[in-house]
Amino acid sequence: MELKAQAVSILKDAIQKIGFGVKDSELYFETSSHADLASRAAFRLASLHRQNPTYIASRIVSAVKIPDGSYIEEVDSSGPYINFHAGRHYLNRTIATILEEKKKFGCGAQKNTIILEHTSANPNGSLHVGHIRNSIIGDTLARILKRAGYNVEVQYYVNDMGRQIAVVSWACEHFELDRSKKPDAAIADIYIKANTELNKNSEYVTEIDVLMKNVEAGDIKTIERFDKAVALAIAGIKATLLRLNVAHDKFVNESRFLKSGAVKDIIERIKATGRTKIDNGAVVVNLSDYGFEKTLVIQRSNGTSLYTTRDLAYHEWKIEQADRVIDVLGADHKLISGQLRATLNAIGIKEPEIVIFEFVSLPEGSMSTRSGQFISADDLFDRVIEAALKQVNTRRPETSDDFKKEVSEMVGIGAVRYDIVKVSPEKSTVFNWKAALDFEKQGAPYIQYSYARACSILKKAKEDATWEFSFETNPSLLVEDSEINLIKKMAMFDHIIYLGALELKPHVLAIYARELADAFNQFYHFIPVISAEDEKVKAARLALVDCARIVLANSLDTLGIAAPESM
RNA sequence: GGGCGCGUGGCCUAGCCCGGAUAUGGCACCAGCCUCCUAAGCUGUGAAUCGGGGGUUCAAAUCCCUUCGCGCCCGCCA
Repeated sequence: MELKAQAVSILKDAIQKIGFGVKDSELYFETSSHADLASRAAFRLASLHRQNPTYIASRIVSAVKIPDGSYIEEVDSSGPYINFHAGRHYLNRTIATILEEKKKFGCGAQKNTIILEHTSANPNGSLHVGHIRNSIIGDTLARILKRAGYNVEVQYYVNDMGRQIAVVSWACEHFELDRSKKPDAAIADIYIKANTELNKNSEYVTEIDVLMKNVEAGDIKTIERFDKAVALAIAGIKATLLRLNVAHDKFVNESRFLKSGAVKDIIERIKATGRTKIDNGAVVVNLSDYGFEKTLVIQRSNGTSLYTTRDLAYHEWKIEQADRVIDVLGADHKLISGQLRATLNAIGIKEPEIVIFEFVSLPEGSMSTRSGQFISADDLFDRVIEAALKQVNTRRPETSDDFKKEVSEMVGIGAVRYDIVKVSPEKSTVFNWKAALDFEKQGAPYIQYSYARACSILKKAKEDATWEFSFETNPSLLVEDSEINLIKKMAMFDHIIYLGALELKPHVLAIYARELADAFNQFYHFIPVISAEDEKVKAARLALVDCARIVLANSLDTLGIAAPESM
């Protein structure tokens, strides 16, 4: 990050010196295999001033003045490109900073407050592999934002009074809950049964309507029944999320906004904008000036509120407590979240930032809790951990059962998290058991393995009685290609965090972590550390290994993936 | 029918917002590497009409138009 800031300043000075003006956004910096940082500014200036870009680039380069102590060692041009090369000072500073900051390396300055909502699956059953894409993207995003310096509170919005919950509550009255099962799975079973009954018998549907009316009217008995069903499902969902290493700071019930009068209040304010009309007894909002053909229903003809209405109140409540509000939502929420934003805007409330991810489907079609067509997250975890255990058994047969269990959980869950977070959210995916259970690829285990290797070297070095740790580390002795590549890759960590936080794209960190592991594995292969010929070189390399261990650990931590010291 | 997203070697995928140096990486395939810090590793080979067609530009995977395929949405569900 600091490297880029210095390059920007050097380039701007040089461009000014040759008599051109340029905005920061016109410097066109990019990473390149030809340099540590490259600029395409000459192309821009060429079209602006009708001159040959190569000529401009060479003029800029000859006007470049590198200040003393700069991270940049050399600036040259290659055709129209202006290439910046980092120097020794940059490499040494990187090593020193990592050793000094350790876990804090890559953290940004203190920033403002964010409330981030993710998962928020209806408590009508278990989390399935579609939901956990939401959880993993949301949780990773929260971790990235925290490292970037934001104060992040993570929330789960609990639908505790919608139609689907009424169905669950109804199901609890009509079917026996299987107490031997995990509570969310037991709820899913009766929810599926109830839906089949409901489809067969329309009388039952009116029973559901009555339940919903009662809840809205504040009927204590019905509310208690709803609460009981919701609590069971949420307990199971929390347990599943815990296995995934995902935790929420707050679970916010929808019903509180009805009880508090916030829902009623917000409906009145929307009415006051003059956008509403009564359509067949229901209150609808006209958002055509925001580009929405369809009106948004905020109150049913029977007077009850909808999910959307309560969600409006929830968002107002959130933005009162934070500077930014971020929601991670599935692609099915695209339209409704756009309408929600428009409505909030219409009544002068700051809109949330929405992160949309596309669907995970099964080879036989899309997943559905209602029809029972889904692969539960717990099933996936069980099978993936089992597959990991097989691997540990063949690779480390000499280790204890506890070790094997611990490592297979770290590897299995890590693999799930990585596989999901590595692909950009806008890509829809098809779940595939074979791919999910396959560890023979550059996924989480690859990164974890690199970390374990680094730990192993450091452990061996410490065990070596003849070796003194008192040697001063001189990073200038790290001159091999693979050493320099590794240092440069580590130096980019803060920029990756910044980028991920700026664009709200967690997959950039996943890709970075794999590249970092790549750089470390290459170093590991080519450069001896413990058996290094020279004691001072050995000390410098051990410091480098320690740095790699730290940055790999920080990357894994930000990805929410466990880092095993041995595997 | 309308709206949004996606389409990159056999399979998965980066890059697209902000057009520029030989299009990223993996899986699978093939060929090497363990008397040496964990081979869940390293090195190398082959494999691509960037869905198709137009356009803008000195320059298009990237921008615009069009067309095809896939997904999602278009409920007084969430």
